[in-house]
Amino acid sequence: MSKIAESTIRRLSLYLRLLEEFEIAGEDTVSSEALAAKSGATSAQVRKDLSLFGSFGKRGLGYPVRDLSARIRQILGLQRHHSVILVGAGLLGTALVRNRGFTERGFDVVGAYDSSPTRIGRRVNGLVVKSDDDIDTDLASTPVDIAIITTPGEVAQGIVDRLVKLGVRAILNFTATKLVVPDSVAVKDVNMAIELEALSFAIGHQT
Amino acid sequence: MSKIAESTIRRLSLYLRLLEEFEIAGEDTVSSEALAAKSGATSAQVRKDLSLFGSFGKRGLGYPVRDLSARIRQILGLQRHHSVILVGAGLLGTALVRNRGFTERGFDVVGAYDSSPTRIGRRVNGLVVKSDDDIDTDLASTPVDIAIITTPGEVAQGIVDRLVKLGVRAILNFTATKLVVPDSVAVKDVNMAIELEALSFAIGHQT
DNA sequence: CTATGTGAATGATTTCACAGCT
DNA sequence: AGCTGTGAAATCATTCACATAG
Repeated sequence: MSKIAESTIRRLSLYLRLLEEFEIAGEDTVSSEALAAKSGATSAQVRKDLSLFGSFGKRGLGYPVRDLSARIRQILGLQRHHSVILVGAGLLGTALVRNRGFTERGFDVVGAYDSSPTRIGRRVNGLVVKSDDDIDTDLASTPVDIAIITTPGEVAQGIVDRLVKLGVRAILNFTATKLVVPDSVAVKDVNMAIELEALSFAIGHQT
Repeated sequence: MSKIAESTIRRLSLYLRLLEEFEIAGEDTVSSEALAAKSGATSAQVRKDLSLFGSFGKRGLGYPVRDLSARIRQILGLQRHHSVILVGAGLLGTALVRNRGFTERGFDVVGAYDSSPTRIGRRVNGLVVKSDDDIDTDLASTPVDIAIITTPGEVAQGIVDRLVKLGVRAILNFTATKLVVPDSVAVKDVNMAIELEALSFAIGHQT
């Protein structure tokens, strides 16, 4: 189980959501063809993605919905919960963290931090926003897995350096800054500007 | 200028932001090496990306910062402004649209819509939130380029079908639903759940 | 007969390495 | 001498097509 492509992982996450829908719809088994149709992939792609981790299907029948989603959850590491902190409790950050589904999917938001006195002390989703300065002592006593960064870009790298020292293992970066971290820390960027500019390019090249 | 990879476009968008920083820093020229360092790409990658659109550099010197950013802006179609509407004026949608930078980069938010009476009539960033029902008449008289969808997933496809009929050319989809649109419409998905689950996988596979 | 699992083939993207300007 | 521009090579990802299992 050596080298798994990022794109495969992202599709697994998608399949998982579709499997949950199939399960709710009362389906017991599902074919690669059916998963493909709903996910935008091809059936060969679905089968290859899944076969990288074992063979879960029954030939002539398809994949058992329940078992397969359990297995994907396991592959993605979703049986265990993950602790998450929010750094930057502005509009975007609080909107993100307020989302239902979040906790439902095993991502537990255990802290929210901001540097602005006007935001410190506010309640977000049952949490009191604390000062950035509290991060060090808080995480020193209770390490967290994931940090969501929605600060201004200029301060992001400084904060991330501290988080890395404090043992944070993954970062979801909503700033436009490219973060520098050691290989042992995973980073995913979500960048509105890039998405919009990619759409702009697409518009200019449409028939 | 036939087949340009999506990944190339996303990097161009990144380079553009870096070039703007170099310009502010007063640099006249920049090497592919310098762009590579700040963008996380390799210098060969930077040169290949740029060479797909022409040759802008001077051998032995590098790329002229001003000219190159102008050219990238042109490639991405950013000389023209794009009109944008927001559909779904909840916390996330309003947070997104409130962002500075947005208008700065030529994406003009010209309308915000929601189905909930509690949100209709509110002001967001100088715009009054209107009813979803107004979309048809509004866009029939004034077409828009891009729609940002932050509605609940269940209603997204229905709205998108209407938007497509009304001539919307690109969609930025924040719901977890996979949207079905004709080839003539571009869609980019931004999906928190996928990002978090990809991070979860990465955490499980770290040294 | 149906749908999986998978090598082999194809296609796409990235990296190499160097000739050619300035 | 320094750095671009680019074919050629290497790597990575997707699709094909079919043998195999239920």
